[in-house]
Parts: sequence; structure tokens; C-alpha cells
Amino acid sequence: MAPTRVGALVTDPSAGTTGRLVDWEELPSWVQRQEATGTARWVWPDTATIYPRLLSAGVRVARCHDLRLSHAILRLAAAEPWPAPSWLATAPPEPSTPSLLDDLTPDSSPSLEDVATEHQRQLASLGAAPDPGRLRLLLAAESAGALIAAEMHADGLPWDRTRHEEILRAALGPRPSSGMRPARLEELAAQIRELLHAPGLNPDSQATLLKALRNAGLEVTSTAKWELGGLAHPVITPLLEYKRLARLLSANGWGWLDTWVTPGVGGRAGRFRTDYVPGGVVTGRWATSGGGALQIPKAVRAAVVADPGWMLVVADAAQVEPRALAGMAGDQALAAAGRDGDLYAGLVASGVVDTRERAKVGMLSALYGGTAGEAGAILPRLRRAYPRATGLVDRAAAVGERGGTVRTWLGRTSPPPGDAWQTVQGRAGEVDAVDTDERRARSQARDRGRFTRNFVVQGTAAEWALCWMAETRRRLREVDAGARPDVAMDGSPSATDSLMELAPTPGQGVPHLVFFLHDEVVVHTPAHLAPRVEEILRDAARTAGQLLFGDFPISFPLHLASVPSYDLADH
DNA sequence: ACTATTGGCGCG
DNA sequence: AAAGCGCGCCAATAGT
Repeated sequence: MAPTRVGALVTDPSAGTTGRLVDWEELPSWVQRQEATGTARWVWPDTATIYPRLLSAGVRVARCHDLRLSHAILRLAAAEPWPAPSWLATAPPEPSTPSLLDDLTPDSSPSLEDVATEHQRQLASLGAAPDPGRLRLLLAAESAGALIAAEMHADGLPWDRTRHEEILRAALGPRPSSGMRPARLEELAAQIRELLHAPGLNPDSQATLLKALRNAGLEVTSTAKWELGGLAHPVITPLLEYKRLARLLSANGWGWLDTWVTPGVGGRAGRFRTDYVPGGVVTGRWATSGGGALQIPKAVRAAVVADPGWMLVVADAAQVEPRALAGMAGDQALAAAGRDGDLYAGLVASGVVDTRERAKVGMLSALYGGTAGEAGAILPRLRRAYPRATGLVDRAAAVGERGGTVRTWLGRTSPPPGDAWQTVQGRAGEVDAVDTDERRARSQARDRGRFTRNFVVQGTAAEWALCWMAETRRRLREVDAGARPDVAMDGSPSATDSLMELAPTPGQGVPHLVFFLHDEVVVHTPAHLAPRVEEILRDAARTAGQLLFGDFPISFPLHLASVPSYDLADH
């Protein structure tokens, strides 16, 4: 049963705190009125539920405090967590069409007092935290992310269906009737059957393909491409080609287009809309649901095309994780290696390792906990050169191996290991424990150590990226106001009366974020504003670094490209 | 006929 | 078991 009203507070330094329990129909106009001061912050149960409705009414807000996302962070961080109120969902709402008003909320809807009480609890919890300033920044960034996620869904990623179809046709042949294999795949399948003497083989069937390969004398234990790649046999080339194209077909073929890309309107490209899930990954990274948005392969990025007269500004932050680690650890030497742009080149220049590739492999091993192969040889050199940085991740791993929890720089806490983990560790300590018990426990403890090792780094990098994006959004909104003289800046009635006029929607000359991928963002902008957008992205990256690490001299350089289509950025 | 798991592979 | 972290999604297959 869907509630017909929503409770929200608005805190505003210029107007004090007010709250209302308001009908959904009245919500947009009320919100728009409060926004006019320019200093309002909304406190509401769940941005993912509320904001899409505001967006479809043409209303955007500057900032909010998302009680659901904040609770999730505070619950793990607080010494004395409180249970989530029944009205506060612990999972993001099921995606739904904006026209449907039901199914969006948990069992009961909060009163205004409920909302105010939960807010007070969160503020108190924040105040009691070891570092309230950082945690406050994290909650603000997480909440800003929720606004951005909803806005990117509403605006969509520009997607040219025709260009996508050209890519598919060139790779696979014409679109087959449903259920049939495209021509090119059928050809390759025939070759594979011939070369393996396996008539009737379906290359999509892993089990039968593996048998056929072994019958042909290939000593493989899987059909994974990394294993096949090293083999000398005439079937390898067509087989790898088959796998590459079959993947393209199943992940981003014609069916994908039909499901995920809405048609273009008058000269404009269509749009791809996924559901972004802020905080969807344990480390604080975003997840997505629908369309595989975080795995858009390089092969189809040429179909991401700006509207006529518009550009895509693609910004990719270089080596965010080691930079975040340098900042956290206060490692001056590692920070210095990253000063000139390419941190891995910096490692080579400082004589720590001899090639860029080895620098990268070694650094990733330090961040992920790898020990095998070449990494084993490089790691000791990294430890000697960067004892503070490597010491930090080594300690995080040690905590994890003992079953403890770790925190990111801003204070996101790792989830503790589950019951199964504890059980296995417990069994290894019992008097009748056998070898396999101990081995399993040790192996599982090391797994946990690699998780916590990486958690602090990946999570802090995600925090930097959130701050970067939130700061970018803030500045893009200023461009919006400045670039649109038709919107009065003096708060005159004409400016606030027409909600649709005020709403910065694509097509009205407004640069806006359209894509986010861990350390990369894409802004869709009128072409003449592309240089300004690049400047904003750079400034925002610098600001994000300062928000996290203050005066510590760690830089966050970007690769920037203003391009008509995504493939041309090609970092 | 349905759901859960597996192997594989795309992205960072 | 890709050398190590984090994901989502697909087709085939196993389980019910």
C-alpha cells in the first residue's frame, strides 16, 4: 500500500528548519519554493524514491541528506548503532516507471516526527564519531551522489541506435530472425566443428566444448580465453573469434538495443537509462542495475554520440587508488612520484622499478594482495621505497585476517565477516582440528585480508570520485544559471512561477553529467561550453583532493577529451 | 516450468 | 588458478 504523502525536512541557514508531511502532488511546488533561497538542504527518507518524481515534474534540488544511505554508513561506523526504523528501507527501491506511485516504500510510511527523530539520531551519531568532519563529508558526498544518480537516469546517456546497428552488422552480419545465430557466428561455428571433428557441436556449451577440445588432444581444464590463448592449434583463432562475437551478441546485441535504448526524437540521439545504485558495492562504489552500464565494452562506445551541436566531455582520473593511498598514509615519496601526471612513470623515474609495466603490476599487487609471479619480486622494492603507503595496506590486511573491520579515509567501515567465516576459524582452533581445517581457515583468513587491504584503498578512491563528481555538479549548476539569461537571477516571480522553465533539462543549453564509471565521468554539453566544462572538471578534481587530504601535496590529474562520440576519447 | 549455480567475460 | 580486489549479466546446466 503506497503512502500518499511524504515527510521531508528542509534545513536552511537563511530560513531555519521547517518540515512538512506533503501530498505527492504538492511536493514539487513546495520543494521548488524552498529551493529559491539557494541554501536549502533536504532531509528525506530516500532520494531514490522521492527525487525521480521531482525530476519528472521538472524540479531539481541543490543538496540533500539521504537518511537511508546515511543510516547504512552510520550503522557500521557507530559504536552504538540503532536499528533502522521500519519505514526506512535498507535496500534501494525496486526500479519502477515514474508513472506508478506504488511499490516504492517499505511497509509503513514515516510521520514528519519520525523523519526528524531519525535525523537527530544521525546527527548525534555523527557528533560522537572519532572524526565527525570526515564522516559529515562522506554523508554529504553520498547524498549528492544519490541526486546525481537520479538525474543521470532521468537525462540518460545519448545513444545512437543506427551507429550501434552498424557496429553489429559489421561484426556479426545482418540481424537474424529471433533465436537464430547471426551469419558470421554460424560460419565460425562450422569451422570449429570441422577443425575439432565434432559435428553438431554447440560452441556455447562449455561442457561439450571442453570435451571436444580434449578429444582433439588439447590439454585444457577450462575453455577460458586466457587458457586457450597460449595454445598452438588451428581451432584457437576461430574459437576465440567466436567467443568474442558471441559475447558482443549476448551482452550488447540487437536485443540489448531493443530493451535499453529509447528512440531519438527529431535529430537527437536516443537515450540509454540504467539504474545507478549509489553505495551498491561494499566499498562504497556505485553499482548499476540494468543494461550492464558499468561494462559497456569498448567495441560499442562509438554508439555513444552527442546530440547535434553538443559534445561529450570525457574525464578519466589517472591512478586514483595509489594516489588515495598516498594521501591516506601521508606518504610524501609516493605522492611525489605522482606529481607529474603518470604515477607509474614516476615510480620508474625514481628508480624504484625499471619499467612502467612492472611498476603497475607491483602497485596493483600491493593494493590487491597479490604475491605470485613477478609481483613477488617487485613488492620488496615498493616496501623499501614507500614504507608508509605499503605499511598502511599491510596493516589493513592483518586486521582483516584476524576478523576485524577497517575504515576508509572518510570513515566508511567494512562489514564484519559473517558467521560462516567465524565458524571456520573456530574449528581450526579446536583440539581435534585436522590439517584441512587449518588449511581452510588460513586460506579464508588470507582471503579476508585481501578484502580489507583493498577495501581501504578502493573505498577511499570511491570517496574521492564522489567528491569530484559532487563538486563538478555544483559548478555545472552555476554554468547553467549564467548561461541562461532568460531565467531571472533576482528571484522575481517570473523566475519561480514556471517550474518547467526553471528545470535544467537537456536540450535547453545546459551541460549535465551523463555517465560515471568509478574514476571516469562523461558530461554532455553544448559544444561551445566544452572548454568551460573541462576547466570545471579539473578544478573539481583539485577541490576533491583538498576536501579529503587538505594541504597534503597529492594531485589527481585527469585525462580530458571533448569529443563527438565516446570511442574517440580512448584513454 | 521454475530457480539457483557455474563458467565465462565485460568494466574499473 | 589468470597474480591479486570489486562488480553485473549472459547462456547452459543442475537442482527442485
